[in-house]
Parts: sequence; C-alpha cells; structure tokens
Amino acid sequence: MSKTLKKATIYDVARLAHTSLATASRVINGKNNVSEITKQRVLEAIKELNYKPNAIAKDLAMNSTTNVAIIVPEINYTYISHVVAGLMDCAKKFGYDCLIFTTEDRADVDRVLNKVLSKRVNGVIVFNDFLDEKDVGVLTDYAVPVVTIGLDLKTKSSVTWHYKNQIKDLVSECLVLKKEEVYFLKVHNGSKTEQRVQSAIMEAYQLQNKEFSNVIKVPDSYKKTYSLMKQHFAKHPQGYYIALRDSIAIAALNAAMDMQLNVPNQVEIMAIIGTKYSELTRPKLSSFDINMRELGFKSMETLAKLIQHPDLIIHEKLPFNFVARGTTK
Amino acid sequence: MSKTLKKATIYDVARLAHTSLATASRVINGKNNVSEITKQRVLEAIKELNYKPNAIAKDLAMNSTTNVAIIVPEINYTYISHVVAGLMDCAKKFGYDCLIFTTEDRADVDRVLNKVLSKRVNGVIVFNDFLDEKDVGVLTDYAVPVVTIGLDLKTKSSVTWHYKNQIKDLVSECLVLKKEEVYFLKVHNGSKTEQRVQSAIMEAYQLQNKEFSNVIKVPDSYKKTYSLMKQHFAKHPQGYYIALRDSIAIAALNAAMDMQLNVPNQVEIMAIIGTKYSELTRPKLSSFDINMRELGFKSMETLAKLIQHPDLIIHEKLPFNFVARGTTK
DNA sequence: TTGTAGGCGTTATCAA
DNA sequence: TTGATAACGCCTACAA
Repeated sequence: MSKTLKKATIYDVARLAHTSLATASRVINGKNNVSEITKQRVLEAIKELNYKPNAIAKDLAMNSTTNVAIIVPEINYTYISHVVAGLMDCAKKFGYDCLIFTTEDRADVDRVLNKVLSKRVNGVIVFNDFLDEKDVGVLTDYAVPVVTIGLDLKTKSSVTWHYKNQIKDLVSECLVLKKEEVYFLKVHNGSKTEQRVQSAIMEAYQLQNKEFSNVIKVPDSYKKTYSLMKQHFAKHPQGYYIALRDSIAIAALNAAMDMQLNVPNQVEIMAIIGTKYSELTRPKLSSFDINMRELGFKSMETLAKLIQHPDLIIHEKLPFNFVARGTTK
Repeated sequence: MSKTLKKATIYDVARLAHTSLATASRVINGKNNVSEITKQRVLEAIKELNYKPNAIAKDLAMNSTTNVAIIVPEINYTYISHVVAGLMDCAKKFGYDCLIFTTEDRADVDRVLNKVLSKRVNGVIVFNDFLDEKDVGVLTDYAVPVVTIGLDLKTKSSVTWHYKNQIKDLVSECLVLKKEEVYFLKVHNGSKTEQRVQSAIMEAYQLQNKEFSNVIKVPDSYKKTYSLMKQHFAKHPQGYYIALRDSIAIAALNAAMDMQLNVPNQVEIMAIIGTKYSELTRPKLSSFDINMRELGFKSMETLAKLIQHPDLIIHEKLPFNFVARGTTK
C-alpha cells in the first residue's frame, strides 16, 4: 500500500477492473445486480488501489449528507458533555456523524448558523441558551430539521423537562414550614434556564406575598465562588441556597463546611442540575437528577424521527426528580 | 423569506442578478474584480433568494474541506471533554469545523477510520488509547495529517507529556522513606496510559529489588469502585494508592474516609490525571495537574502546522506537575 | 448484467 | 470586468 498522493477515484477502480463507472458504483454500494465475477474484479481493484469512496462527491450527487450538527455553548461543562455523549451514542445508531459547534457570544451564533446551513447537514440539535426562537427559525426556514433541548418553543420540536412546580414546592416548603430564606446563586446574566429557575422561585415567594430579592451573583468559577461564598457566610450563616450547576453548589457547600457551619442544619444547599459529582461530596449534595446521557440519546432519537418525517413537530418532556441527599433537611 | 424547499443555487443568484455564474461566484468569495454595480445586484439577489453557498459542492470543487476529525474513546470523561474543548477553541481560530468520533471497541475503530478517510477531512486528532501505530498509519498512508495525543509514536506527530520519572520518584519515596506499599487502581485492561503508569511503578519497585503486584482492578464506575474499596480498606487499612483518573481516586478517598480511616496518615491517595474536581474533595486530592484545555489547544495548533506543512513531523512534550494536596503526606 | 450520459453546485481557466 | 466551459467524484435514469 504505497503513499498515494493522488487518491484513487471510482473511475480508476473501474478501469483497473475493466468495467464501467456504473458497475463499480454498484458493487461499492452493495447492489446485487452485478455478476459475481465482475464483482470480485472490482473488489480486487478497490483493494489494490486502496480506494476510499469520496463522501463529499457522494453527498453532492445524492443531495444529502450523513452529518448532524450539534450546537452547544461549551463542551466542558460536565452535564453538557454527558448530553453530547448521549447524542453521539444515538447518532452512531443511525449512522449519523456529529459536527459539533460551540458558541461563546452573539457573533458566534450567526457564524455557526451560516456554517450549519452551508454544510447542508441532515439535522441540528440545539442545546444552547444563546439561541432564541428567531435563530432556530433561521434553520427551520431553510427546511432543516431541528430539535432544541431545554428550549420550550411551541412551533419547533423540543425535548424539555418539567421542574418549575417542583422548585416552587421546595421553595414554598422553605418559606412556610422551615421559615427559611431562599438564596439563588446566579452565574450568567442572560441564561434562560437560570431565568426560569429564578422566576419559579419568585412565584413561590409571591404565593406567600413576599418579594424575592436574594440573588447572589457568582462568577462561573469554582474557586472564585468558593471565596465569595465564604465572605457571604461570614455575615449570613443560614438559609437555603439554590445553584444551577452542581459545581457552583459544591463551591458554596465547601465554603460553608470550611467556615465550620453545619450543613444542613444551619445552611441548606442544592443544585438544579446534578451530575455524578453530587454523590462525592461530604455531605452528599441534594440535587435534581436527570440522566443527561439519556436526555441526549432521546433528543437524537427525536431528531432522527424528524429527519424521516420533516413535517412533524414533536414535544417531549422528561421527568426531573429531586433527590434529597445530605445537604438539605 | 419564504420556506424554500428547493434551495437556491449560485446559478439562481446569477440569473436573478442578470449576470453569469462566474461573476456571482466572484462576489460570493469577495474577489474585488467586480464592478460595484453588479456586485450590488448580486448581493441583492443573494438576500432575495436567501442563498446559502453549498459547502459540499465547494469542497468537491476545491478538493479540500474545512473539517478536522477528532477521535476519542468517550466524550464524557471530564478530562477528555476538557481536551476537546481546547481542541475546538483552537479549531475555531483556524476556521476548522470539528467532526467528533467516539470508539467503544475494536470494530468501531475500523469503521471510524474508513469514515474519516471517506470524508476527506483536513486533518485528524487522535486522543484514543484504542488506536495503535498501525491504525494511525492507515491515516498517514492516505496522506492525511494526524496528531496523536498521549501516544508516543516516533514516526508520527504527537503531543505527549513526561510523567514517568515523576511517578517513579513518588513511588521510590514511598518505598524508601515512608516504607509504604503502593497500590495501583486499574480500570481497563488494554489502556496504554494505564500500562505506562503501571510500568513506571514497576520500575521503581525493581530499583529496590522488589516485585510489584499490588494491582487492584476496579470497575469504571464511581459507585462500584467506592464499595469495592470499602471492602479493601476493611482488610488493608493502609498504603499509598494511585489511580489514573480523579473520579476513581475520589471513590477510594471517600471509601477510606467513610471507613473512618485517616487520610493521609493511614492511607494516601493520588490521581495521575487531576481535574478541577481534585480541589473540591475534603481533604483535597493530590494529583498531577495538567491543563487539559491547553493540551487540546496546543494539539490543534500542531495539527494546523501539519496541515500547512504536510511533511513535518512534530513532537511536543508538555510538563506534568505533581501537586501535593491533602490526600498525601 | 452492463454501459452511456447527464446532473449535483461549486471553482478555476481562459477568452473576450 | 465579464462569461463560457471544463473540471471535482459520484449517482442514477435510461439504453443496450
């Protein structure tokens, strides 16, 4: 197998096998209307030339690809990487290949949208708070199937989960039974997920005719949040603290523990999005548990349905269960 | 902007702008040898038709793509997802798009290799213990630039790190000064990285004329490792424990702590591959620290060099520093 | 069972 | 500054 600078084409294969383009194409694609003898000749030629079919030419000729695009904000958040793992598992099942895009700001979003459109992908998964209904519309207007994760759009297919009422219940319990203030550790300004959590908390407050204002803005970093929360606990050594991701909650937890506060008796802490890391703190972190890998898998399954039936609109809601561990009473 | 089922081509643009294919192509690609007036007409037509250039046709015509392939075993290991994040950051800088492939077994490897070859990617990053020199050769024989991460192949470009001597030093210290046995928590059978760590430990033992046999096979799961290590510590409540990844080390740590053992005075624990999670246990986990994101970034930079100069062979070695935290003396 | 010829949507060359 | 026209590598009627 020599280092072929000029890559063999189907035409080279045909010539070496003393047959035509069309016949070579047939055996490459496993059609059965080819005689065994010529089939063998073609197979030999393929091996001899180290021929690898050019997927680009194929995609162009067939006017379709095996690629799906996945648009996420960041790949190194634990829960996102788990979702992506699930997406990829399922994609493999359907023979799709995953083109992954990250967006760090608004300009990025437009760039990615255009790329995705140009690449004529089979379908798109959007798991990204940066994108709004209009952005998703840019894709669907171009007739590309899209499934959004965690973005509840009426006219687009989506996989979401219901947690609003459960958060309200937890908060109400704090206010009514435990007589405890609730604090929300907020990382971003623009994240819709955080906004939705916050409004769930606010609604629970309103039910008790109270106003909610305990938003603590924290940096998106374990270490910085840790020291910030140490300062906070020095003044307010009590309350029920809610963070979106577990690493933020763990920063608060460790801050409280290292300040010698009693968790959960003085301070309660929970995360909305728990991962396997919820299990490994001491005390263990209470959190909502959602199987992110499964979420990804189901989302890709939904996309596959959409690819086969482009005019469908599918809405799926997954359960989202609170798991009380050691950091809450 | 209507829902165009039939997507506009450059030909449609040309027709609407009353010009030729070639001229339309010129303005799309920002060539300056086009009169301002026709340029405007073409631009209008593009907007009117919601034209999006077909990257597949372009790739075919130009005989090159903007895609790079990334081959990893799993995307939801924390350290791998951090490497991938770095790879993607850098890819963005060069305008590359990332096609990510995961492999769960041997059959998968061949499948992925063929896919990558067919897709005519610009270059490939291999961060995958499943692939050996022969596999990488399949790619390089086809003249596609490859950078391997953590796989030390003489004839291929790679980014690796040096940790062997440091591990030997740590182990020697245990044997000579601390008079402590070393245990290796081993997850996989075939992982070359684990094998290399193990042989580093063995060499340190040999230096003291001792034979190393303290390999504890653990399942690749926090919970299972946790209970297995509890059983272990019930019988052997001492020693210096080395695990490859921090989540395994943390399982051992929690097992020891929950058994009321004193860490680090009775039991010492460390991880070879530390992540941000090393910081959040109590006591904090001693580990080697490598900036995985930076590792990924540099690897993609290396690939970019290789893409521009295909006959280069680049070897890069990154530092790998032991950070003693609370779980070791 | 096999082969011919046209098409997929671009880029690039060469005249005009 | 423009416009034909030939690639790029494959698929697929349609014919033989």
